[in-house]
Amino acid sequence: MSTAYPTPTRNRRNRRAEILEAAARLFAARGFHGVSIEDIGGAVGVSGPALYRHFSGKDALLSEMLLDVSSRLRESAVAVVTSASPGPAETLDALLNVQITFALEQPALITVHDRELGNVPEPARRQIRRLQRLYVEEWVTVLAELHPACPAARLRAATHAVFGLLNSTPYSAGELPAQDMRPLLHAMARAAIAASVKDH
Amino acid sequence: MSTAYPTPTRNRRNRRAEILEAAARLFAARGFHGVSIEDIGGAVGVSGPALYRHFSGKDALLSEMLLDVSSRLRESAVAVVTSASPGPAETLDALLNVQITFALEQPALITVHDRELGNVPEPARRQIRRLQRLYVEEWVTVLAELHPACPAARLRAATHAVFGLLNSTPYSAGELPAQDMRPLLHAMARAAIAASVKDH
DNA sequence: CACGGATGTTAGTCATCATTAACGTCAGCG
DNA sequence: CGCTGACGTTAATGATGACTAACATCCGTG
Repeated sequence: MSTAYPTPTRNRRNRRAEILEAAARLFAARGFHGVSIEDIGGAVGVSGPALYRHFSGKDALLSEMLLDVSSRLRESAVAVVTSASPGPAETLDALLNVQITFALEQPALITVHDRELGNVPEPARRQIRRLQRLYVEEWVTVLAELHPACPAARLRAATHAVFGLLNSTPYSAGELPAQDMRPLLHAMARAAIAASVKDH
Repeated sequence: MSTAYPTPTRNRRNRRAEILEAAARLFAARGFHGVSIEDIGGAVGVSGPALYRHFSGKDALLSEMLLDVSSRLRESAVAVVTSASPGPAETLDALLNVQITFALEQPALITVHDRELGNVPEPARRQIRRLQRLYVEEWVTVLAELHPACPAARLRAATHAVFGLLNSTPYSAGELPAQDMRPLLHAMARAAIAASVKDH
């Protein structure tokens, strides 16, 4: 058995992730500019400028955070869409589950993701926008398969509205246990989508 | 006919409102702490500390903004609910119209309203929370009338989700003309609500 | 066991920013 | 006409905050 260190290299490798998590929580609560480097450091038990050992700056921290979220969402969606499934309706259900799981399990990340894009500096911003767009397009493609007569603009608007519905979770946290929340959100989103393509 | 001033007392009285509007736009785009007093002043053509002639400080500006929004929403809801109407279903439609109109016509205010409460200092914050709670309760009351068997917690969660759906408008701005957006949002919200109380 | 790299620490440094001070302008009114 | 109050303006002032510098620690490794 290995040495009984307080927490050997484990802690070291986790430090970056730990910082990202704490920062996400803080950014979600107070906004990017409302949180100081000191606050973030303090939240993980180190103090202030220690962050610069892990990130090149506050901006880079935010960029990496959003880039990571949007990639993960995008990848999950691609995985769902490319995996064999009975039909588009089931694919849509799977997409819904991806987004719902994310929203319920990472409320802070989701919140930051759709609020702070404006504070990401330019090289990364374009990339994040691209990933977000691709994610939306996965949804629109599936919806178009289900409702070929519906104009794409309408499907896009409906998709955004559904994201709004699902991402509202952070606000109603505590209202309802997560295990009731999940099917509730699923049902509401499903119905909203069905209504959005009525008469098309 | 009155004197042809550049804009006499008119401008004076509008200055406050003008500042509030500009600030709302800026806060929505960059977040409370991402906007400086100078920015706000600049946006209305005066520069910097001129704001202190109209507001006691940046915090007070935000407080008044959110207080105003939440009162207006609350008042509109009360007006809708107390006015004679054929039945709860029509009342719900009217509530939906209130929220949709607000979201489509004042996207910046709506955005700030559900993001920046955390930056409001304590005396006002409680008041705003109270108004928001009362607003939600108007919805829950109407929904409970429509679906007496559904637990209030579920109705509350559904209400928040619907707000999320309707308030997503600012993000999908431009996707669809407002005149298409309105019925789309209405239909989606209606359907989502119906689904939320299924089996209750 | 000395060395180097990874990680932290504390004490600057330099901007930015909210807020205040001191000082015009000007309209209306006695 | 000269006062007063509403509104603005441009310099402080004082904090706060991002980022850098200079200086430990400590682990793994040659």
